[in-house]
Amino acid sequence: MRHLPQRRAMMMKKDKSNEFSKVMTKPKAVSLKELAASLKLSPTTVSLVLNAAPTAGSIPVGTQDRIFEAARNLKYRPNHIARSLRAQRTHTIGVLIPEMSEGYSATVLSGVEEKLLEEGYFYFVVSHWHREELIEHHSRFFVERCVEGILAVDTPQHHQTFLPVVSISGHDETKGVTNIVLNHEQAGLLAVEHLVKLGHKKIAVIKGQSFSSDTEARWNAIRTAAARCSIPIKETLVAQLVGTNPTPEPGYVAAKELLAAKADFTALLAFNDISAIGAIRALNESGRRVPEDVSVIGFDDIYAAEFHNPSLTTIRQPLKEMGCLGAEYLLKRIRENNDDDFPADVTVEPELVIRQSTAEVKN
Amino acid sequence: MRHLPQRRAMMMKKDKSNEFSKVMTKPKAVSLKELAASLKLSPTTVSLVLNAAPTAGSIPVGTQDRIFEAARNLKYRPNHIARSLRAQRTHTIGVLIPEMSEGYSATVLSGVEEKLLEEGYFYFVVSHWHREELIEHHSRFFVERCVEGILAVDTPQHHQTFLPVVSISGHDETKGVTNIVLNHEQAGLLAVEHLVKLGHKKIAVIKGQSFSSDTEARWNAIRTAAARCSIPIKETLVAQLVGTNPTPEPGYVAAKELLAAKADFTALLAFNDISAIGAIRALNESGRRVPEDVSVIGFDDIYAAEFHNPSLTTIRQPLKEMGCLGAEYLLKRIRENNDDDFPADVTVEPELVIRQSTAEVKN
DNA sequence: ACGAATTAGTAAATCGTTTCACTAAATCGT
DNA sequence: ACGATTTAGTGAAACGATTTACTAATTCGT
Repeated sequence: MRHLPQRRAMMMKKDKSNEFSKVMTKPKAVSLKELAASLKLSPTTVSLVLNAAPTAGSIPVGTQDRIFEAARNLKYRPNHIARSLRAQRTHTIGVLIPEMSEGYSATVLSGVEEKLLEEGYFYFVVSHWHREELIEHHSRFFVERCVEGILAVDTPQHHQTFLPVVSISGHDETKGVTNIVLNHEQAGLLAVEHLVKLGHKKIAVIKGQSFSSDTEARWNAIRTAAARCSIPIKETLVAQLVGTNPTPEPGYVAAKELLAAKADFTALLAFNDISAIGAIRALNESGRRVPEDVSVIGFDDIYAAEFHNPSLTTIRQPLKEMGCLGAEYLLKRIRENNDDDFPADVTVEPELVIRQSTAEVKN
Repeated sequence: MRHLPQRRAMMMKKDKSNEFSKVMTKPKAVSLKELAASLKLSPTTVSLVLNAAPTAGSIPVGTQDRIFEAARNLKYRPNHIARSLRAQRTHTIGVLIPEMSEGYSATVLSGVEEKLLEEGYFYFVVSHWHREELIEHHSRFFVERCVEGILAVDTPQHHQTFLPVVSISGHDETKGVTNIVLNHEQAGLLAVEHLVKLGHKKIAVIKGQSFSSDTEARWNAIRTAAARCSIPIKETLVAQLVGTNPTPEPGYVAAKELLAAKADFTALLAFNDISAIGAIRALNESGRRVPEDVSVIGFDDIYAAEFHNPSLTTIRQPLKEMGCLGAEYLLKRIRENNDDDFPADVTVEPELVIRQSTAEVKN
């Protein structure tokens, strides 16, 4: 047995070259056909067993075990593309958002993701930057890629497809679309009543960008609430966010405008937390302290709100929950496949979160 | 002809029911076969023409026009699933992130999205919440769904697949993986030098969470830079972020620890902007003003940094660019399909952004 | 011991597209 | 006018899984 060491060396060499070729030749995933061939069974049988089809009851346990073991050994994973084609189901949905770069979309998405993964769905996200043609373009691509439904986040009137659509903060009148919306009346009321209780009478408002789908509803709610509290909002105390910059900058600009107009106010209702932060910056620069001189209230309760300085009093929107709900209703519609009997609106409730940016009016 | 009206009524009824059934039966996308049938041509011809295959040169222009027109009229869109199966290319990549809910991932993703859409790619995102088993699980699903590559954002050692992988801020030694990394030495140097120039000698540091892949590199860079400036960092002036909470809260806690230990420092280097914001909150609560009593410097330059109060001096990471680069290199590897000749590291440069949270040391 | 039922599978069609290998008819060159 | 080329297409086989409709062999009931 003098050549035993040599044989070992040869085996080692062989092993090594195997490893090498494994790295080089891309070990291509093994297909059902190959798996079946290695078992000397038909693809049918293997498929039936692996999918625990009712028919598989007639396959003896021994064979089943062999199949499972081989599948494990060869690391067989069914090709989802092929399966999708055959079953005409992709387990994929498309999500449209205005842009990726801020707290709002990201928080909604985290809810969407949670629910979808739970149910074995994946999703594509695309941003449309508020450009109508991109919304259309992306919707077409979604159809091409056979998504089973579309979730539109803060995305106004999109063209109708034959796919189920659920809209989050969409305010979409298109029929066939389920809307997940905040109870805006209540939100406006919470905000205005909070300020009024603190003694504020001169309240300024920063409206949202004209393209933002929540803008109108929030503004109406605020006006209604103010009227109900007998503190009508003066025209001169209203500014509006302009531009698509997803930073606090538009809020900063809007507050500057308010200040430049020598407007006299003790409280400011900003469209959202981002713009509230910008507005606070502008107020500070003009020598006004928050909340001592001006109370500021935001909307949304993004992560930054709590840790801003001063921390933001805000009307909390359950953004993550809205994402969850959106995904949930979309999946429900996909599953039930009924295009008639579903809610047109699902309303979620806002919550007043009192922090440091609001205080009692002076004197 | 007494029954003519009746016939009209019948026709109308028929039309209506057609419309109705159009609504009801989901007007299912038209397939290539149907399109071809409507033109009395074979699917082959139609496919060749629509894809502008070289062979299509022999098809007369008139026929080509007919095909294009019919495709437009019937709103034909090729089924991407079928195409993927046939071509063995999905034009899809998988992106792994720690979580969706904060500025870091979202900003990187916006860069990724931009580059990918440009090239006709879509992507799946999934969060792993720093859980090893989820990383593995999701990678497997990516393979199942035939993504052409994986982009791992701030995601440490993942199991090897036969897919191309590019890692952003991954610090991954796995060979075969391209890393997009910040020049950490330079980043550390910029931060420490900035503080030293302002006269600071007693510098505290908040290290990142142990699971975060940048933690070690950043910490080493800071120590090296401090040593080079002859301002070694004292053990007692080092705290570490704990927990997976993606808010400023861990930074708040870490700063509280530093304060509780009666540590004496005039400057604080926080792991990132988020934790800097939390730390500032803690400092303020203990009666220390930023920057008058303590200078604070963050890392990243997320959107919130500029508009925080005080605005944050920070070491800017070009996050969006890193996302772009990651996508770019991944696509390059997918296209060139060579598993050997690609860079192991692509380095991007940090930038010192001086704002209001740092100032000269007092007296 | 005979037909019925069960067991252990398999063959082939299908999902929608692409593509290789053809063909029949028309046109061209000489 | 004859073969060669061009024109205008078509047929069928993939891609990888699922599923319907089979079959051959065995076992069961009586």
